[in-house]
Amino acid sequence: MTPSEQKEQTERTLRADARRNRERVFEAARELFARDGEGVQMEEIASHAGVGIGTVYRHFPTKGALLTEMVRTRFQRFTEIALAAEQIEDPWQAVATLLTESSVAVEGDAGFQMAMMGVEDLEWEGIEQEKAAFAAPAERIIERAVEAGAVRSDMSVDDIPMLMCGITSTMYFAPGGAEWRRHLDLVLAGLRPG
Amino acid sequence: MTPSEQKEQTERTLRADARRNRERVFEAARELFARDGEGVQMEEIASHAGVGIGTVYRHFPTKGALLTEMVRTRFQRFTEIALAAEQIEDPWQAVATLLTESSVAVEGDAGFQMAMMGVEDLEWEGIEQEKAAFAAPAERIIERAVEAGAVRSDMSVDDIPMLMCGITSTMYFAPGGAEWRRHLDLVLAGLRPG
DNA sequence: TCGGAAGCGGAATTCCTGTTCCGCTTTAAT
DNA sequence: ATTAAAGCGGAACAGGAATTCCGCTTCCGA
Repeated sequence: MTPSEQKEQTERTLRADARRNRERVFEAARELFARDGEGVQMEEIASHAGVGIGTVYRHFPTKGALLTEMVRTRFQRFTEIALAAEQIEDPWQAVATLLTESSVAVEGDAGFQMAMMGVEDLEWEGIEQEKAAFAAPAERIIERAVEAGAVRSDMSVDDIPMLMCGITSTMYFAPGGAEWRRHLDLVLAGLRPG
Repeated sequence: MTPSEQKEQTERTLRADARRNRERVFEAARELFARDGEGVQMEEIASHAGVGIGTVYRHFPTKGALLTEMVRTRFQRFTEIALAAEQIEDPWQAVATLLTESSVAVEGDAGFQMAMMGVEDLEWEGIEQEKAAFAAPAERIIERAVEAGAVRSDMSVDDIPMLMCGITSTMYFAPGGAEWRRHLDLVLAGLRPG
């Protein structure tokens, strides 16, 4: 039995109420994590989901695992954004859109912001796959822009985490505000060739 | 008796060994705070300073107070930098130097980086004075650059915390590396008029 | 309808750290 | 040298949060 078959089996075997509860926990966690960041407490997640803590732990072995699962889910949005941006004709607009939309995707989610900023205890292990899925289109977008002379010739995909980290920290620092848009603006200006 | 006289009195009255210990604690705290950020433990600071925890608490009422005291000290370096940068003739160089030197001052000090990033529980209260002392020359530097057309016409002092926050988070994210210099580079490019 | 496996709830446990307390030691003024 | 005040050490305390445990409940296949 391969691992994936095993997992499928597990899911199939999951009792109806159990599946429902798992979903509720995940939903509550998503919401509270977005609001409070990794400061969320397991008890709070449980009560918000309308279950006992025991149930939370039945479905997720540790807090870290739960948060990681969440980050993984959210991260996938980046890939969608990158794939959509790749369809934009203008090379510069593609880059600008990639960064802008990614930032917007992080807005209002304190937990994800923390993850972007590299706060520890969010295990980025197991997200390698998602990272690669994002990196591929992102790389193509940047390469195209470089070749078209739409951005600095030395720009690379590796700049993205760094820039996102900076923009994100601005969001976290001045929550609710739109200061980060100015930061993004500045960064975009800095990316133009010259 | 005015508050400042009271303080003076207190200092004068401080026993020799007490003063020595206070100094040791502060020194140990500075070192460990720089290495581990606010994760430092009070016990660790005490043992590193070669004193008991009780002694630490005799000199600093809470952990927060100790950290704040430290941030205050470090922050003063910014003012020195700003005053020095103001002497630079070229308006653009003055701005660039201000940001670059400030960044360098934060390098290698995880605790201060966190403070820059706005991590809570560092009471920024009581640092108002230091902030103002920095803001004055910084404002003059920026105003001059704007008038000379050396930077975007919409740049203001308020951009500095934001930018420092971003650059600093890059340091924190990729500690030891020099990636933040690239970030700074990009930001500086984005500040040019256009 | 029933039996037992799968799940559930939440009190209790554990661990971690900041902070307090107080008997003992050191300083320094007389 | 004496002594009272100042300072010290570190065990004990306190509160917060993650995680465990186990008796009870709910589902579901036969």
